[in-house]
Amino acid sequence: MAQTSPTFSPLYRQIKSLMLVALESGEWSPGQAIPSEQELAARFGVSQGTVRKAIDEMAAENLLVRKQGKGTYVASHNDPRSLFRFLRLVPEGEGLSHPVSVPLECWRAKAGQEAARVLAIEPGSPIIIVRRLLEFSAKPVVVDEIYLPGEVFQGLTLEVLQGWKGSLYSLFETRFGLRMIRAEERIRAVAADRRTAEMLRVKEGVPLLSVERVTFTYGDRPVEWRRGLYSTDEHFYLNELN
Amino acid sequence: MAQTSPTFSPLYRQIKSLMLVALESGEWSPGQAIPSEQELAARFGVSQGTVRKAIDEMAAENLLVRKQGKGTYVASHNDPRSLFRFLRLVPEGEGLSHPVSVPLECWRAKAGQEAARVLAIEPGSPIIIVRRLLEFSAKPVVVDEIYLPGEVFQGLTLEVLQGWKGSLYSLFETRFGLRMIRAEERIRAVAADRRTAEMLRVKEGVPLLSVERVTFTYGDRPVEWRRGLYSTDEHFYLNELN
DNA sequence: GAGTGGTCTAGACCACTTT
DNA sequence: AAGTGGTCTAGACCACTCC
Repeated sequence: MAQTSPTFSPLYRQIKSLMLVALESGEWSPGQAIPSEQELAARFGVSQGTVRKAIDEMAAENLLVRKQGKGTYVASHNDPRSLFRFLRLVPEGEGLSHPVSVPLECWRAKAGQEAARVLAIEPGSPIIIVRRLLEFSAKPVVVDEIYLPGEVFQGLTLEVLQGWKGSLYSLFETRFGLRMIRAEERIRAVAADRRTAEMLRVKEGVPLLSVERVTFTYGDRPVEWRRGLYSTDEHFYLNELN
Repeated sequence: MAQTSPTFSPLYRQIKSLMLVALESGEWSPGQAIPSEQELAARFGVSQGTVRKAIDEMAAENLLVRKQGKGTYVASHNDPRSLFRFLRLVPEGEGLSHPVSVPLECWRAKAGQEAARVLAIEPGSPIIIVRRLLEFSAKPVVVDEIYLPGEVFQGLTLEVLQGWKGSLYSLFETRFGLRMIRAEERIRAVAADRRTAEMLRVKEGVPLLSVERVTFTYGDRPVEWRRGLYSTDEHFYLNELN
């Protein structure tokens, strides 16, 4: 008897929830330092160790970044270290050239059945579609088609995209206040169609990686759906299994 | 002044090292429980909290598995939960059929330049090559060619492979005492050659995923090199980015 | 009830950064 | 010197499993 309460949640997880609220609400914003562990302990009325455990988990999820002697910071896609967190494409040689995004098109449309399902919005809702190229050392390697909910990305135009120096996610974060937390990728092999082949400067029918990605922000809310076609003659997709 | 010692290593990491030795030496073997935190604390002369932190890290690395109320166990590939830890292939539908390994060939050879480099052995050393099929619901989906250092896998034959019900890694662990810890996969898109096409029952030239994997055991020692060709018409490679 | 891992606290001290 | 995160300890109590 004396059954366990099925809703038991340790204190540090409740603290974590409160801290997540502070993140989602924008009280703490990307790149900024959050209050010190001592301050948080006082604010929440718990010991420092309990705050610490909450931060530990959030750091493990790449939401926060600890810096000894300085403080704890909200992770940001502006940080160059997080550039390759979502892009797993690596050049064959040892060269570590970093990719350049070349926006090609950006237009409005209405969500079809599939886009609506993936983005968890109503069919027919406004969406924005972006087509762009990713180049490594001036060589086109990826063609991306990106579907975004229009609701969230109001004011996104080709000019905005072209004017931005940096990664897409860093633009989304800075300009639209949307932080990408995690993503799922579904990878298949497909043959290059004519138009894609031209853009990637390969022959039609050449095998390409098809990488379909759904990206989530706080609360596991999907906010991006993209499909990339990767040319893998001079690059490969690197995955670490732990 | 009073510079920091550049070799500073916290106590819990030293404990972790000692525990890694116990794992590598086979003192604690896969599937078995390790001593309780109290016992370990006494054995190493530290507090329980310090042992705990060491175990925390090892659990995060999938070396140990905690079970509240029971104890802490050495992770094992015999555990069904770790089956999909390295195999990221998922059927298109929601069906969660589990794959069946069909060994086709197994022969001895001498390591060429590339195999030697990848496996960190001398060129010309004995290696074992295995070819096998992976089937989902009786449908062939993957052809694998697997290179193993002969030194370690003495006694591995086609009969042994065929007689084993379970995953390859579970065989390696049980029969050869080799636990696979982590792996790196390099993924490309390629066209099916004639023989592969026949085995996968697809047309020659169809795009396939080429998944090249190097697998490591304790101490980051490479002990397997394999190349898989994946048919992605009814399955896809799923990757979670965090 | 006994044993295990899991949580929480309070305090001391160390390592690192900044002023 | 002051402030931050990082380590280590000792003890109390909780949740879970097994006998």
